[in-house]
Amino acid sequence: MSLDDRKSAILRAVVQQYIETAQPVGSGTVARRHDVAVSPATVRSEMHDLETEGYLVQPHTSAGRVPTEKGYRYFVDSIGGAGPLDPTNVAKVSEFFAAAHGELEQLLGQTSHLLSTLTDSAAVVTGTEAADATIRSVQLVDLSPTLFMAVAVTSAGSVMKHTFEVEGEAAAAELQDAGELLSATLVGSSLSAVGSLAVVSDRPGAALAARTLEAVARGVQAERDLLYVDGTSRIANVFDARETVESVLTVLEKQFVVVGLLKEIVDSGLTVAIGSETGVEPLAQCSVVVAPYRSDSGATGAIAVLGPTRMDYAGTVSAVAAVSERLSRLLTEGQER
Amino acid sequence: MSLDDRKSAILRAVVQQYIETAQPVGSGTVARRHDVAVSPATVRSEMHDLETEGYLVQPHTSAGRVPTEKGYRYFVDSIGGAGPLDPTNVAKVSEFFAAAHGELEQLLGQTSHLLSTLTDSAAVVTGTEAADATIRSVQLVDLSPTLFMAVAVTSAGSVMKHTFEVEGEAAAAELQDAGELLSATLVGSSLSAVGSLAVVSDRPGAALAARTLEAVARGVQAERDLLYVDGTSRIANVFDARETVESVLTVLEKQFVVVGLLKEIVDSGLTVAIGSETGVEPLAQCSVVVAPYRSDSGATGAIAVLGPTRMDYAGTVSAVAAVSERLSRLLTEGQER
DNA sequence: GCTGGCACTCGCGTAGACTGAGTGCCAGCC
DNA sequence: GGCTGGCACTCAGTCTACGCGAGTGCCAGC
Repeated sequence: MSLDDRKSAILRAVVQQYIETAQPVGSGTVARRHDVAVSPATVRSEMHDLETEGYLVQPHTSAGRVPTEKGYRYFVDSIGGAGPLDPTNVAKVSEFFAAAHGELEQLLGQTSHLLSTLTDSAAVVTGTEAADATIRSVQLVDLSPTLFMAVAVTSAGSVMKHTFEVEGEAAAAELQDAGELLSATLVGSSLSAVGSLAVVSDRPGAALAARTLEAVARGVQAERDLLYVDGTSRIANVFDARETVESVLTVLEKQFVVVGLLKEIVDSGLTVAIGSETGVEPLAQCSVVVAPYRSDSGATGAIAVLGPTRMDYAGTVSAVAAVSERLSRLLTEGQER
Repeated sequence: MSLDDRKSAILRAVVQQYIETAQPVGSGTVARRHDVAVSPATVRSEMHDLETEGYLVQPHTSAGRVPTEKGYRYFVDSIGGAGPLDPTNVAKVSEFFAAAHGELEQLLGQTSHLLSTLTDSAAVVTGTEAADATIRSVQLVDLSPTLFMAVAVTSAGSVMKHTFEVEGEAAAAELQDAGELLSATLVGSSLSAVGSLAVVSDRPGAALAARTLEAVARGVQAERDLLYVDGTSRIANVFDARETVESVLTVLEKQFVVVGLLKEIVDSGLTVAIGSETGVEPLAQCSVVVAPYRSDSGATGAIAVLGPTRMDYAGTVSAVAAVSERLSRLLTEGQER
């Protein structure tokens, strides 16, 4: 079900116009645009067809038309990939990445802020899921005689910690013993393999080491769900129904929902999820533009922008693509992380 | 400038009523309330006085009255300290703290969620500022030949990390050397003292150790600004002007502003900051209810609720007080953190 | 000093009229 | 056959007028 050139042009004009003005678009407005050189009456007839085919709807008789999800989908597909980024934004991105330094966590947080600024929408960045990263160091620290903390550092530069308690006190020797066993067992192994490792030894610290191993494995899980959100305030201006604002903000507060959502979109190979395509009901009036990023150690994450279905798709897709590309580059070749 | 009993009762009735209904309160409504047994005309005259004294304002002639900040202030002061918590909430709090376990970071995040649920407002919890905590362990990990990460664990159970680069490669011996120097220098010292410590040695790892020390000191700074925010979506329902919603959300995104704000309120000994008392201009229509919490290592932080000036002060103050008390208890006697 | 009465104010909700953007359809033109 | 101009029709949004009612300030009298 492909559209002929004129229908396609008209549909794109309607979507474009609606994105700009947020008002239902009438045949007159479309005809006036130079990219369609026919009379309003003709446009009208075409729009009528587009409506029956499900690309447009009329909010009420005697009003212009508004795109449906199908209409947006067509529009987005017709854009193709990411176009060139607007020069102002190119500058902002370059400046940002030139100045980037510091911890990974801060970098990701700042990246979401950047994205939010570029697109004037809410932006989210997921933490790295470093399945291929290896453990560089494990340490066991006693916080109190019965309370221990396991701290592991990965090659990707992230730190995982987990606190746990043991029955009865542990001797200093036992602690050191356990530390050595752990280092021997874990250092060099990849994160994805941690779950299947075991401490095999009959030295006194073995039990403690086993407990720590378990704790580290659990820490690996927790690490995956990190999420950096920024620009939520912009949501307030985008929708006029306050309940929409509320429900969207509520979704953004449920981090695991967002993480799952992004993963699903990325996995399905999409870049843009429109309205119900997100699979999250309260986001029916939102679209999400996603791109994965990748770091050196094989760690991957996603960056995304969340806006109204009538967002500036071209600009947002470009921004997201540019940022993800630069971020990946920084994390791969990166002298800094 | 204290108010006589009747004026006080009337003022409190007006504030109470306004908090409940969000509508300007008229003399009739106040007179009908059983706690004031005089005629509307008398109430009117008293309200007139209260207006000239700055406790109330009329949005327009022929409308009821609305409290000013001064009016809210009087009301809040008249409540006195935290009253008993509503039984449903008592149950929620107990349940929460009975089930609490896991990492400090998660606990604080969940606490902000709890507070938000209890009060139906946005809630924030600051990370612990553990000035008196001591360093239990420092470790230096090489991520690449020139990239190092310093990881320090404090007695409060928090982990600080900082990544930094050095010129030229460091030998394994140097690394180990530096690690030992660091442990010797730092372990046992309090966080507040880290800034003034120095590595004194001529061993080969001394330079590296010095760099690490600097990195740790910087990490201490970063730790202070952790903030857990929850319930921002509820802001959307509270104000009808979308720009108010936006500006409040914007403030909540600027974590350092919020952290500073809370610290200032706590330091000035207040529990409730009303409107401009917050010192943050976009929060002119908000009030903040704060309470400090304290953990056993002397680490302190604050929990707070942010709502409209016409929030339920009694309930919120009780909730904040109860949660801060339970949280402190958990962190002090706590078997878990 | 409190109260009931009274004249006055004014925001808000409702009803009706008007406007104008936009539509669908159709007859005619190229 | 497809495009166009013309035309009658629709209907959301805006404006105005108007009455209602909640609320006020003031005052005379109990």
